[in-house]
Amino acid sequence: MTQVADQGRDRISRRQVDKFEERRRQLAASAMRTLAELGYARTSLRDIAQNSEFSHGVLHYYFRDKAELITYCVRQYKIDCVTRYDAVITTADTPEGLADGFAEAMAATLREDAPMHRLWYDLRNQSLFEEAFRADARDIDESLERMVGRIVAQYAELSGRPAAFPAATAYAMYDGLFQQALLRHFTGDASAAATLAENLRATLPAMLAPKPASRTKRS
Amino acid sequence: MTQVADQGRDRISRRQVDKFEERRRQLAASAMRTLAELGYARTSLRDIAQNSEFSHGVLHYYFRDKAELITYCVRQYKIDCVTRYDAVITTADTPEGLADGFAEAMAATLREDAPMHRLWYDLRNQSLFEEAFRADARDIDESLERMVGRIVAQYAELSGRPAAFPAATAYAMYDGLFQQALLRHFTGDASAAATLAENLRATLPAMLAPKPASRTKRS
DNA sequence: GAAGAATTTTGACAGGCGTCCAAGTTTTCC
DNA sequence: GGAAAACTTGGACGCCTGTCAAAATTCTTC
Repeated sequence: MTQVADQGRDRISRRQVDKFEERRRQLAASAMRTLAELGYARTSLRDIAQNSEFSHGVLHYYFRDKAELITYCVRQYKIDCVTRYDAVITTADTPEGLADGFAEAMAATLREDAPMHRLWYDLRNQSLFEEAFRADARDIDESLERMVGRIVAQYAELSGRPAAFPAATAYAMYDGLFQQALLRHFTGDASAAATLAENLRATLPAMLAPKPASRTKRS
Repeated sequence: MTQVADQGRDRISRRQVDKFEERRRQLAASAMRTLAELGYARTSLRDIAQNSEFSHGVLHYYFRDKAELITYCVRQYKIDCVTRYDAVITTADTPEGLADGFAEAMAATLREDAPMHRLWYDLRNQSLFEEAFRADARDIDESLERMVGRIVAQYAELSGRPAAFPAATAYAMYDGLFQQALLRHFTGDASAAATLAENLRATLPAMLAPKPASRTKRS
């Protein structure tokens, strides 16, 4: 019997569950490597299996079908992604320090994880055509939005000025900046990451409400 | 003999050439309808032919292969796209009027051409995996960037303040706003277009250099 | 209206796809 | 150590893909 169909049954030892889940993660990791390299449209289950140490049949033992595998991959990606920037926020104690940390963290992940990011955008776009991916993509987008929201809020706090836009707006704009940088990165522009960092530093001040008129009321 | 291979030969009457080009456009239009509906990954040449009034074999009479057909489609898309916003610029004579016109034009095309836009993002993303599409995608991106640049420049002119960021930066941010709105639109958010317009109006002032200190030097 | 060119249809091809399954191999448990 | 469960393999299935070419049709031109 395939274990996929037995997920809800009574007696599975903890070791079994752990091993099952571990193998799912392992296969999902192979899938992500392959997807990041070939893109959604060109990646077959056989490609994925060939990039793992298993044969192609095993994929249907751990995942009901291709959609479930890819959905699982997207969820894994999220877990990695969200926790990546939080260190930056707590460390910085000046607006400029925060801007630098944010800008450098983004530039670094562009340089190091570019194939992964193009996969994310590929899958998010697939969600526009395939209902099945929509909820997960939205979920990841929302957690990225919260992350940007925390950055901007902290930047506002350190600057002593309120944020000018909601988190969703700020996230959309920074996502756009990142995506353009990714496009340039893949066209061979070696300075794409540096330009991205520069853009982030330059635009953060514009995320805050304009400075009050120079004649201050009090204090 | 296929005419595709004969493009460069000596004696083709103008009518022949026109008819040949016209049929290419016609087939490309069918292809775009189909691609906008199914997405790149799920669209086959037979799907495209079925959405036209021809059989699937004819596609290879007018296009060398699938890549050439899709490249042709992308180029057609560009022609439609770029000339769409220029009316807005010349009409407006106040910053607010320009912002309104820009915001409403973007919101309108989101409402009316949403499937086309998701196709554009799909193909631009494919260009991250398939070298063949990269140049065309970059080309379109650049002309969109120039369009946004003209909008911001005119907005700056009408406001009497200089633009704060290069056109590429502004375009990236507005592209991000549009893409997020598109995502929301397809998740069934009926207010996506209105929110987009609101965001555009709210963020345009942030594209200009901060107001000078209240004590002006002269004039 | 017939000859010839241009266009379109139709069917075939080789190969890849997701999925499934029967047969093996390994692990677990008493 | 042997029975049962879990896991893995590799092949088979039906379907779909892009491409191609020969036949059928339509259009041009004299």
